[in-house]
Amino acid sequence: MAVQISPVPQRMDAFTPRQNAVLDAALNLLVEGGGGALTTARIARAANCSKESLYKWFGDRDGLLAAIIEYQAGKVRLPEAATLPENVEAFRGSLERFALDLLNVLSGDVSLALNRLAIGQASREDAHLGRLVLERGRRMIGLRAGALLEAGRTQGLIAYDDGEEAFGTLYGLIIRDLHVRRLLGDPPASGNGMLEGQAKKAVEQFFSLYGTAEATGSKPGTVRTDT
Amino acid sequence: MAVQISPVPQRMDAFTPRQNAVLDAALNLLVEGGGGALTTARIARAANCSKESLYKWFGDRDGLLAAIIEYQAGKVRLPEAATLPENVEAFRGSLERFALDLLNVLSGDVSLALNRLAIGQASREDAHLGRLVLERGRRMIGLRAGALLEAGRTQGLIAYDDGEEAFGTLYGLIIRDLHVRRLLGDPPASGNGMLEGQAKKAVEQFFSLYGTAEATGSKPGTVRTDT
DNA sequence: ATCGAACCGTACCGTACGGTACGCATTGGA
DNA sequence: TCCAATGCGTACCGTACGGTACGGTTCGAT
Repeated sequence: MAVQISPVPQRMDAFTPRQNAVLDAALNLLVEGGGGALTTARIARAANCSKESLYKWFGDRDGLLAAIIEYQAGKVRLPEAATLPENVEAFRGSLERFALDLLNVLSGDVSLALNRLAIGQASREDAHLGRLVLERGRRMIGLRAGALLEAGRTQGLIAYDDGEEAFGTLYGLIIRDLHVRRLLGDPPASGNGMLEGQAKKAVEQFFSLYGTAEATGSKPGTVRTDT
Repeated sequence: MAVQISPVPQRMDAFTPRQNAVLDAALNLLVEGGGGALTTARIARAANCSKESLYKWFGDRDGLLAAIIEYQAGKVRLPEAATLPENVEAFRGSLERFALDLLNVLSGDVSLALNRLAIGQASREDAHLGRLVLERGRRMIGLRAGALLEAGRTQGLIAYDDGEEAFGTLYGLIIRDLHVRRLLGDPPASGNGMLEGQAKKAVEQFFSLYGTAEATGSKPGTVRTDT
């Protein structure tokens, strides 16, 4: 009965490798065929497991859906701790990278499928899945953006009183109505570097609103109205 | 066989009063119980009609859902034609009213229910309902906002090259992530005048980005960072 | 008064889903 | 070697849905 103690403390609520494989198959199924294709029989067939095992592992269909969301959320890890930007250009680059990452993530098939699933069930069961998506998805974004903005404020490159407020503005400038449009099935804009341009423009507008004189004054007259 | 010709040309694709009543009952059912409650049997029971009539009138379940969306879209009519604003205050007031209306509409139960329904079915059938919601819902908003911004530009109060671009920025500043959050089931902020403050702030930020010197210079130092 | 169309209420059918139960193969420990 | 546990594959059950069919009723036109 000698239980081998892992030197690295692992999360106890994680899933076994087999369960992860099942959740991965379910996620593929969801992305491929939408929420309607996510039936217990199809998941079992796609993952080569039995329905009985599904219910033993995840208890319920809602538990299974929640496990899918948690599984996907557990795959993303927040990047390096935000380092203080050396100058305005570095800070602008970090913000632009954040904006582009956000645009890419929210336009991704997996994110769209999970959000569609949660939204479709939002009016039932106290929006359990919706809260889960909001918690797991928003926390990561908020953490990274909060650290980023805080670093910029520490260096005197931007100024704001309410961090949540500033983040909300940045988010709105970046995403606009792209998320809802994609959720409703609107195809992405054809341009390949479209998202990059949108990210740059959003960051520029954010600097116009929250940038300090030290940040904007160093490069006067650089406000571009088009790409 | 004398076909009576109506003197006033009416829309041929409109519905009869009876059908409108049925669609109204279906809409109430949708808002009340979510997309899952929108079954043909329940609609027939709620509307005191037979399922056979439903299929005769709307052909299919998807046709019924599309009819619900069109029915709701037909109830909203764009307000008065945009008049040229006399001064900056009037224009700011118009923008703030537009922003508040947009926030109220997108936070409304009917809009949320319809968007949830369309998003939930977005991965099936080429996103027919999603396109319908985008067409009917976005056109009205875009028309009103476009006319508003154009009037402001004509008066020299704001400056922009791409109207769609300016509208997208205004939209992002107003809505931020509120729409998706509400779609996912997040309850609205408790404050009663919360939306009003958000609308004012968004318009202020929009003026900071697109306002001309004539507009912003008349009230120097009025950039407030908080409510 | 009579006819026919429209329509309501209900019953019905095939299907598919969530959830459970059973038989059998595999496997790791005593 | 034996045993218990785990898990796969399949079959099964009750339910609910989309869609159709049928009898009875209302109502306007002739």
